[in-house]
Amino acid sequence: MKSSEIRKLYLDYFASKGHTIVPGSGLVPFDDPTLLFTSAGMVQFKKLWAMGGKLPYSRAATCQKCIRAGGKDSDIDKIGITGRHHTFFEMLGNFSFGDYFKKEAVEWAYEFSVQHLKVREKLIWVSYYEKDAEAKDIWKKFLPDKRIIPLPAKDNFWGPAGDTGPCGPCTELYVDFGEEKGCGKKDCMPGCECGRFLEFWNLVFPQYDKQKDGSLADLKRRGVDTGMGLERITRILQKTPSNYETDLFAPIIKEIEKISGCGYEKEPDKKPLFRITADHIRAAVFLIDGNILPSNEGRGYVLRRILRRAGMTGSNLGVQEPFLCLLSETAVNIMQDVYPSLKEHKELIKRVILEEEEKYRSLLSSAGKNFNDFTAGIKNNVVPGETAFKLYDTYGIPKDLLEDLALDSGLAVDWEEFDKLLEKQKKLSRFSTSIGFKKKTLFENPPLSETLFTGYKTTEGEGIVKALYSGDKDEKLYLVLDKTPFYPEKGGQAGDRGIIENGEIKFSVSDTQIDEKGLIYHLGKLTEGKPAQLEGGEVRINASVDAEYRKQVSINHTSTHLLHYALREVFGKEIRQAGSSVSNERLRFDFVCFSQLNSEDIRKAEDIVQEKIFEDSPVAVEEMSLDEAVERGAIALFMEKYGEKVRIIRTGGYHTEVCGGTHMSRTGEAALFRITGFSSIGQNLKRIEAVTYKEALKFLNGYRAVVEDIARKLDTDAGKIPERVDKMLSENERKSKLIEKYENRLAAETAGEIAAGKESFKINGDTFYFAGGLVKIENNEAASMISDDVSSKIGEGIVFIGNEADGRVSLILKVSKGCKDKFPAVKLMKEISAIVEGQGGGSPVFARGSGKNPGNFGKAADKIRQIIQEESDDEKQ
RNA sequence: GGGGAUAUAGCUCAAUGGGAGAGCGUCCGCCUUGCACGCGGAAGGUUGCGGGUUCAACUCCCGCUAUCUCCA
Repeated sequence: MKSSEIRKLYLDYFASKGHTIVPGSGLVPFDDPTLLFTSAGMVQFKKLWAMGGKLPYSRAATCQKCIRAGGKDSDIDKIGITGRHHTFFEMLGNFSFGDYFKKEAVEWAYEFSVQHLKVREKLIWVSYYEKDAEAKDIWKKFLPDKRIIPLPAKDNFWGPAGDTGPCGPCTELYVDFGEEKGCGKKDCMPGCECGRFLEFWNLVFPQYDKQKDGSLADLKRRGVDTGMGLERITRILQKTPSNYETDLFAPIIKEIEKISGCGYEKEPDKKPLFRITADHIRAAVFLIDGNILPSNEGRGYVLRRILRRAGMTGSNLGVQEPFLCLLSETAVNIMQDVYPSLKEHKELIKRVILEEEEKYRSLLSSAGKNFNDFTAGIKNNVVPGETAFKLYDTYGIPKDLLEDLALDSGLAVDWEEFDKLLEKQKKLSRFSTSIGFKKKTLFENPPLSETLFTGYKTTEGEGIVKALYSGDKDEKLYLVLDKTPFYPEKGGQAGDRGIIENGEIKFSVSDTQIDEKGLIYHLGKLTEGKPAQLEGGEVRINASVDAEYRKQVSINHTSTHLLHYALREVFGKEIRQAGSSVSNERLRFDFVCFSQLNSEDIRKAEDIVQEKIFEDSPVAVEEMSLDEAVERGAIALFMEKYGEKVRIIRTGGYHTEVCGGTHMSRTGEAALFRITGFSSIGQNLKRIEAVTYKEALKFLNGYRAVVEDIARKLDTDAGKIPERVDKMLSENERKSKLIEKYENRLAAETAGEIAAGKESFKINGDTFYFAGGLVKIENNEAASMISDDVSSKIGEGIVFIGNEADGRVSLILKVSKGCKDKFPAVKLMKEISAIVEGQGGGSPVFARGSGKNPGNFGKAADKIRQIIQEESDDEKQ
């Protein structure tokens, strides 16, 4: 059976059991900062078990793409070794939210496996949570006791994905590959690490809600959350020795054979390399498709690591050229029918991977130099663990390469010490992640549930006070209502401002935020009344958004869509939004673009946006399912939440985007659009900043004021400024040269005068000269040029120059090589700087200093003469 | 989210708290039939940004930003 058939069979089966088929969410969880990636099918549904009110559906089924790499769900070390773990995989899942429970879930899982997938009944074993007698009883109806195994919490109690959320006991289905595949121990059973039993379906029964403090609260709706790994069930049905021989991986393995010339079956020791590469390329392809680019932090860094690990195994297979980019094509081909956006992004994916491969190459080529720098001077032929760890931790040299480099230099590595240091770092990191965000609770009136947002249609409305918090450090208060017209900061749009008040109190809102539970916080302070007056649970209060502020933000948001449209017109459809930030004053748009930005393109984009504003087309807001939206060509950046209705913003007839933000109703409201800046903010990442409406006018007026100012100062018309400036510049250049010439001449003259006043003295029969003088030059550099000049004129000897400026004197003292031992400049400087009431220092041949008494320069020079006198031949004779 | 590292000429990188440098590249000239080379010369710098210490900061201290890297 093909993997694509399994997907379809599964969804069809659960649809027939009354499930709504929901599209899998994106790899990046929406609105959930506790998770790096979607790591299981239930991630997009997390809220539903805890939520009050009406749900869009009570049972659902999905095919969910998942990533497990980085974070606590990471399986990355097992990849390639086990044949059943993956960084990227698809999870088939059926879910119940306060609807059916264990009985149905177990029955259906059994029925689907045996009757539809035709898994042989005799091969099925199951495990259950040892304290869950209910589960055991249900299974007894289908399976003999000896194939129903109790397991402890560590195996069969499913903790939350992320740090908080639903959790509960579970029961797992296994296939028995036969005793000969196992470890042979008598007590070998599901849960054993040997290869005999393969878990393919996990049925979780969420009934608790793990809180931030670690305690377990009862879930509002207990339910079912199951996950069947598509790769594993495919392997079972296609009867292959591991997941990697199934139709999901085989073409990639084959392509690697073709490129490397190695054999997957023929060279068993290289199998893990094939597997890691095949696994990672799939993950990379989907991450890039999911709008993630290689970067040095967060999700992008996980992608980079995956690509590098894959690249490393590639070179171990003897492939020298970039090859992951080639494999990406194969990976895309396998999956593009199920995930059409892959097809669309094929070229982008290939390009990103190629660039990253090339970047990695340059890192590796510098590894040798770093290694040599750090291991030079090693005596006992062992690289200390500390050094090895430094090279790994700071310079990113992989362990394998470290080992190779050491071997090449005839060194061993102290891996024991290395591992200790690595463990230390891990502990430190774990410790410091456990700090949550801080605010103090002043009061809460439970139940606290998602705040109802009413602000799409109105900017005003009454609400009931639900909770109040205060900031940990600042005076700021966080006010929560049951419903509010205040738009919280999300999707790059800034949070609303305004006033919340009743007769007694007045709360001024400076920002609005939302948390992962959907609570909307009004940030601000009480300008009238006291916090206690809000307590009690029934305080009604009127919330009113600053309408002018909202209007400006909305205009900027719609204009951002217009800019997105314009950029697609200018650079082609392959550009992709990477982020945006919309406030009342400006808008910022980041996007992936492989060509260089030039001002002509920017001007073009600006013109298109302005043209669309002049057209004054209507901006329509509609709600529909995500599928429908995508079908109609809407650009969907985040595959949102629980598949409910999404808002789409249709601007004129030309641009449609899924967006939760607030918008104006006609493009003409923006009036003016001006780009204020563009820049590159990273590899292939560009940023454009712009203003609209009154801000755009301000911007243009600002320019006019500058131009007028310049025209006035140049005493000319605005139109003649360029001509005038050109003339001034060339004139300026001419004068600069002239001044330089005169300065040099002046300096030379001064130097000449000073040198002419040189005094000779003899040391051990050799003649030396002393020359000194006080000058007044603004440019202190010129003073040091004079000293050079004097020094070259007098030859061997001592030069002492003072430069008087701003009531201070700066000193330069040069001593030629021939007498630096007798009169080290630094030593002389110490004495003479004291005379001018200052300090100084330097080297034996050159010293600088300064003092606040220029009048004593003469005395300082005399001091030098005196010292010379004392040491000279004359004195000694 | 936490740790480490880096930021100097177009590029690759030097420079004990005391005068900002080298190699490559660019430009000009010479040599040469021509090219490669060779020789001579020149241009090119807010030492990432902002504070502080100091007579004096590329250098030391603090903060920020960007890049690299390890861990979560």
